Amino acid sequence: MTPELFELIATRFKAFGEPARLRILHELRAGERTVGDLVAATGLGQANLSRHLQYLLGVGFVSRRKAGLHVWYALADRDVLKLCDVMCGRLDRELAARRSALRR
Amino acid sequence: MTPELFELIATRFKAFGEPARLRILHELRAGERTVGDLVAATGLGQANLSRHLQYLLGVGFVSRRKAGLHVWYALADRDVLKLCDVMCGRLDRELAARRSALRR
DNA sequence: GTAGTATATTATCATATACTCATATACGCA
DNA sequence: TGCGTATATGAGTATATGATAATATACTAC
Repeated sequence: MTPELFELIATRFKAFGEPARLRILHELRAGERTVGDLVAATGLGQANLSRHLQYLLGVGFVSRRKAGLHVWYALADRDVLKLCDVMCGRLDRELAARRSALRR
Repeated sequence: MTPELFELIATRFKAFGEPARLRILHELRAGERTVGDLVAATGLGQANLSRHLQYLLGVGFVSRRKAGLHVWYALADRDVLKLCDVMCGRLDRELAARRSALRR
Protein backbone atom coordinates (compact mmCIF):
# COMPACT_ATOMS: atom_id res chain seq x y z
CA MET A 1 0.00 0.00 0.00
CA THR A 2 2.05 2.88 -1.32
CA PRO A 3 1.08 6.57 -1.08
CA GLU A 4 0.53 6.54 -4.82
CA LEU A 5 -1.96 3.71 -4.49
CA PHE A 6 -3.90 5.56 -1.80
CA GLU A 7 -4.00 8.56 -4.14
CA LEU A 8 -5.39 6.46 -6.98
CA ILE A 9 -8.09 4.96 -4.80
CA ALA A 10 -9.01 8.35 -3.34
CA THR A 11 -9.29 9.84 -6.83
CA ARG A 12 -11.79 7.13 -7.72
CA PHE A 13 -13.88 7.57 -4.60
CA LYS A 14 -13.89 11.32 -5.22
CA ALA A 15 -15.82 10.62 -8.39
CA PHE A 16 -18.72 9.56 -6.15
CA GLY A 17 -18.08 12.37 -3.70
CA GLU A 18 -19.98 15.08 -5.60
CA PRO A 19 -23.76 15.35 -5.75
CA ALA A 20 -23.58 16.47 -9.37
CA ARG A 21 -21.71 13.34 -10.41
CA LEU A 22 -24.02 11.13 -8.40
CA ARG A 23 -26.96 12.67 -10.23
CA ILE A 24 -25.30 11.88 -13.54
CA LEU A 25 -24.59 8.30 -12.54
CA HIS A 26 -28.12 7.91 -11.25
CA GLU A 27 -29.52 9.13 -14.54
CA LEU A 28 -27.29 6.69 -16.41
CA ARG A 29 -28.73 3.78 -14.43
CA ALA A 30 -31.73 4.02 -16.74
CA GLY A 31 -29.55 3.65 -19.81
CA GLU A 32 -27.25 5.39 -22.25
CA ARG A 33 -27.66 9.18 -22.49
CA THR A 34 -26.32 12.04 -24.58
CA VAL A 35 -24.78 15.11 -22.97
CA GLY A 36 -27.89 17.06 -23.95
CA ASP A 37 -30.11 14.47 -22.28
CA LEU A 38 -28.09 14.83 -19.11
CA VAL A 39 -28.23 18.61 -19.20
CA ALA A 40 -32.01 18.39 -19.38
CA ALA A 41 -32.27 15.69 -16.72
CA THR A 42 -29.93 17.19 -14.16
CA GLY A 43 -30.30 20.92 -14.73
CA LEU A 44 -26.52 21.32 -14.67
CA GLY A 45 -24.82 23.73 -17.06
CA GLN A 46 -23.46 22.18 -20.23
CA ALA A 47 -19.85 23.11 -19.54
CA ASN A 48 -20.05 21.94 -15.97
CA LEU A 49 -21.67 18.68 -16.95
CA SER A 50 -19.06 18.03 -19.61
CA ARG A 51 -16.30 18.43 -17.03
CA HIS A 52 -17.93 15.97 -14.67
CA LEU A 53 -18.27 13.52 -17.52
CA GLN A 54 -14.57 13.87 -18.30
CA TYR A 55 -13.78 13.07 -14.67
CA LEU A 56 -16.02 10.01 -14.68
CA LEU A 57 -14.53 8.91 -17.98
CA GLY A 58 -11.01 9.42 -16.69
CA VAL A 59 -11.55 7.04 -13.78
CA GLY A 60 -13.39 4.59 -16.00
CA PHE A 61 -16.85 4.77 -14.45
CA VAL A 62 -18.54 5.70 -17.70
CA SER A 63 -18.00 4.79 -21.34
CA ARG A 64 -18.20 7.18 -24.27
CA ARG A 65 -19.54 6.60 -27.76
CA LYS A 66 -19.64 9.19 -30.50
CA ALA A 67 -22.46 9.08 -33.01
CA GLY A 68 -22.59 12.01 -35.36
CA LEU A 69 -23.18 15.21 -33.49
CA HIS A 70 -24.05 13.40 -30.29
CA VAL A 71 -21.91 11.72 -27.68
CA TRP A 72 -23.51 8.91 -25.72
CA TYR A 73 -22.39 8.12 -22.21
CA ALA A 74 -23.20 4.97 -20.25
CA LEU A 75 -22.19 3.28 -17.02
CA ALA A 76 -18.99 1.36 -17.64
CA ASP A 77 -19.75 -1.70 -15.54
CA ARG A 78 -21.61 -3.23 -12.63
CA ASP A 79 -19.12 -2.06 -9.98
CA VAL A 80 -20.50 1.45 -10.20
CA LEU A 81 -23.95 0.24 -9.26
CA LYS A 82 -22.58 -2.05 -6.58
CA LEU A 83 -20.69 0.76 -4.86
CA CYS A 84 -23.71 3.03 -4.91
CA ASP A 85 -26.00 0.30 -3.66
CA VAL A 86 -23.76 -0.58 -0.73
CA MET A 87 -23.52 3.07 0.25
CA CYS A 88 -27.25 3.67 -0.15
CA GLY A 89 -28.01 0.59 1.93
CA ARG A 90 -25.80 1.96 4.68
CA LEU A 91 -27.48 5.33 4.51
CA ASP A 92 -30.93 3.75 4.68
CA ARG A 93 -30.01 1.91 7.84
CA GLU A 94 -28.39 5.03 9.26
CA LEU A 95 -31.48 7.16 8.67
CA ALA A 96 -33.78 4.43 9.98
CA ALA A 97 -31.69 4.15 13.14
CA ARG A 98 -31.74 7.91 13.58
CA ARG A 99 -35.52 8.00 13.25
CA SER A 100 -36.08 5.18 15.71
CA ALA A 101 -33.69 6.83 18.17
CA LEU A 102 -35.78 9.99 18.02
CA ARG A 103 -38.98 8.03 18.53
CA ARG A 104 -38.06 6.48 21.85
CA MET B 1 -33.90 10.78 -5.07
CA THR B 2 -33.91 14.28 -3.61
CA PRO B 3 -31.00 16.74 -3.77
CA GLU B 4 -30.58 16.29 -0.01
CA LEU B 5 -30.17 12.56 -0.45
CA PHE B 6 -27.52 13.04 -3.13
CA GLU B 7 -25.73 15.37 -0.71
CA LEU B 8 -25.80 12.77 2.06
CA ILE B 9 -24.46 10.06 -0.18
CA ALA B 10 -21.75 12.34 -1.56
CA THR B 11 -20.68 13.29 1.96
CA ARG B 12 -20.20 9.62 2.77
CA PHE B 13 -18.21 8.86 -0.37
CA LYS B 14 -16.05 11.89 0.35
CA ALA B 15 -14.91 10.13 3.49
CA PHE B 16 -13.12 7.67 1.19
CA GLY B 17 -11.99 10.40 -1.17
CA GLU B 18 -8.91 11.46 0.79
CA PRO B 19 -5.64 9.50 0.92
CA ALA B 20 -5.20 10.42 4.58
CA ARG B 21 -8.54 8.92 5.54
CA LEU B 22 -7.89 5.84 3.45
CA ARG B 23 -4.63 5.35 5.32
CA ILE B 24 -6.48 5.56 8.62
CA LEU B 25 -9.11 3.07 7.51
CA HIS B 26 -6.44 0.76 6.19
CA GLU B 27 -4.62 0.83 9.50
CA LEU B 28 -7.88 0.08 11.32
CA ARG B 29 -8.34 -3.05 9.25
CA ALA B 30 -5.79 -4.66 11.55
CA GLY B 31 -7.84 -3.78 14.61
CA GLU B 32 -8.74 -1.10 17.10
CA ARG B 33 -6.20 1.73 17.49
CA THR B 34 -5.70 4.79 19.67
CA VAL B 35 -5.15 8.21 18.16
CA GLY B 36 -1.52 7.99 19.19
CA ASP B 37 -1.17 4.64 17.42
CA LEU B 38 -2.59 6.18 14.28
CA VAL B 39 -0.28 9.20 14.46
CA ALA B 40 2.67 6.82 14.63
CA ALA B 41 1.38 4.52 11.90
CA THR B 42 0.36 7.17 9.38
CA GLY B 43 2.81 9.99 10.05
CA LEU B 44 -0.06 12.49 10.00
CA GLY B 45 -0.06 15.36 12.49
CA GLN B 46 -2.14 14.84 15.61
CA ALA B 47 -4.55 17.70 14.94
CA ASN B 48 -4.98 16.70 11.34
CA LEU B 49 -5.57 13.09 12.23
CA SER B 50 -8.10 14.02 14.88
CA ARG B 51 -10.07 16.04 12.35
CA HIS B 52 -10.14 13.15 9.90
CA LEU B 53 -11.32 10.86 12.68
CA GLN B 54 -14.16 13.25 13.49
CA TYR B 55 -15.21 13.15 9.85
CA LEU B 56 -15.15 9.35 9.76
CA LEU B 57 -17.03 9.22 13.05
CA GLY B 58 -19.60 11.70 11.78
CA VAL B 59 -20.51 9.53 8.82
CA GLY B 60 -20.43 6.40 10.94
CA PHE B 61 -17.48 4.60 9.37
CA VAL B 62 -15.61 4.29 12.64
CA SER B 63 -16.61 3.77 16.24
CA ARG B 64 -15.12 5.51 19.25
CA ARG B 65 -14.42 4.17 22.71
CA LYS B 66 -12.85 6.14 25.52
CA ALA B 67 -10.67 4.35 28.03
CA GLY B 68 -8.90 6.62 30.47
CA LEU B 69 -6.58 8.96 28.66
CA HIS B 70 -6.85 7.06 25.43
CA VAL B 71 -9.52 6.99 22.77
CA TRP B 72 -9.80 3.83 20.73
CA TYR B 73 -11.13 3.90 17.19
CA ALA B 74 -12.26 0.94 15.14
CA LEU B 75 -14.02 0.23 11.85
CA ALA B 76 -17.76 0.50 12.44
CA ASP B 77 -18.85 -2.38 10.24
CA ARG B 78 -18.16 -4.62 7.27
CA ASP B 79 -19.52 -2.20 4.69
CA VAL B 80 -16.39 -0.09 4.99
CA LEU B 81 -14.22 -3.02 3.99
CA LYS B 82 -16.63 -4.04 1.26
CA LEU B 83 -16.56 -0.61 -0.37
CA CYS B 84 -12.80 -0.48 -0.27
CA ASP B 85 -12.47 -4.00 -1.61
CA VAL B 86 -14.76 -3.34 -4.56
CA MET B 87 -12.85 -0.19 -5.44
CA CYS B 88 -9.46 -1.85 -5.03
CA GLY B 89 -10.57 -4.75 -7.21
CA ARG B 90 -11.57 -2.29 -9.90
CA LEU B 91 -8.25 -0.52 -9.66
CA ASP B 92 -6.33 -3.78 -9.86
CA ARG B 93 -8.10 -4.70 -13.08
CA GLU B 94 -7.61 -1.17 -14.42
CA LEU B 95 -3.86 -1.22 -13.76
CA ALA B 96 -3.52 -4.74 -15.14
CA ALA B 97 -5.34 -3.71 -18.31
CA ARG B 98 -3.12 -0.63 -18.64
CA ARG B 99 0.01 -2.73 -18.27
CA SER B 100 -1.07 -5.31 -20.81
CA ALA B 101 -2.02 -2.55 -23.23
CA LEU B 102 1.51 -1.16 -22.97
CA ARG B 103 3.05 -4.60 -23.49
CA ARG B 104 1.50 -5.24 -26.86
C1' DG C 1 -4.88 20.78 44.56
C1' DT C 2 -0.53 20.61 40.54
C1' DA C 3 1.94 18.42 36.75
C1' DG C 4 1.92 15.71 32.83
C1' DT C 5 -0.25 13.26 28.88
C1' DA C 6 -3.76 12.20 25.19
C1' DT C 7 -7.16 13.99 22.36
C1' DA C 8 -10.18 17.74 20.44
C1' DT C 9 -10.95 22.32 18.76
C1' DT C 10 -10.13 27.07 16.98
C1' DA C 11 -7.99 30.19 13.83
C1' DT C 12 -5.49 30.69 9.81
C1' DC C 13 -3.36 29.85 5.48
C1' DA C 14 -2.71 27.41 1.20
C1' DT C 15 -4.52 24.64 -2.22
C1' DA C 16 -8.02 22.23 -4.81
C1' DT C 17 -12.13 22.07 -7.12
C1' DA C 18 -16.81 23.29 -8.77
C1' DC C 19 -19.01 26.64 -11.40
C1' DT C 20 -19.73 30.09 -15.24
C1' DC C 21 -18.75 32.58 -19.50
C1' DA C 22 -16.72 32.66 -23.69
C1' DT C 23 -14.68 30.23 -27.24
C1' DA C 24 -12.98 26.22 -29.84
C1' DT C 25 -13.74 21.94 -32.09
C1' DA C 26 -16.31 18.38 -34.54
C1' DC C 27 -20.07 17.07 -37.08
C1' DG C 28 -24.28 17.16 -40.31
C1' DC C 29 -26.70 19.48 -43.77
C1' DA C 30 -28.06 22.81 -47.41
C1' DT D 1 -18.31 26.16 -48.79
C1' DG D 2 -20.93 28.21 -45.07
C1' DC D 3 -24.36 27.67 -41.20
C1' DG D 4 -26.40 25.60 -37.22
C1' DT D 5 -25.90 22.24 -33.45
C1' DA D 6 -23.58 19.30 -29.87
C1' DT D 7 -19.80 18.80 -27.04
C1' DA D 8 -15.23 20.08 -25.05
C1' DT D 9 -11.99 23.27 -23.17
C1' DG D 10 -9.51 27.65 -21.45
C1' DA D 11 -9.68 31.39 -18.17
C1' DG D 12 -11.34 33.46 -14.10
C1' DT D 13 -13.74 33.42 -9.69
C1' DA D 14 -15.90 31.72 -5.52
C1' DT D 15 -16.17 28.22 -2.31
C1' DA D 16 -14.64 24.13 0.10
C1' DT D 17 -11.24 21.56 2.26
C1' DG D 18 -6.71 19.91 4.10
C1' DA D 19 -2.69 21.14 6.87
C1' DT D 20 -0.52 23.40 10.75
C1' DA D 21 0.21 25.87 15.09
C1' DA D 22 -1.63 27.22 19.27
C1' DT D 23 -4.82 26.39 22.68
C1' DA D 24 -8.50 24.00 25.22
C1' DT D 25 -10.35 19.97 27.38
C1' DA D 26 -10.32 15.52 29.75
C1' DC D 27 -8.05 12.34 32.19
C1' DT D 28 -4.26 10.07 35.45
C1' DA D 29 -0.93 10.19 38.93
C1' DC D 30 1.27 12.42 42.57
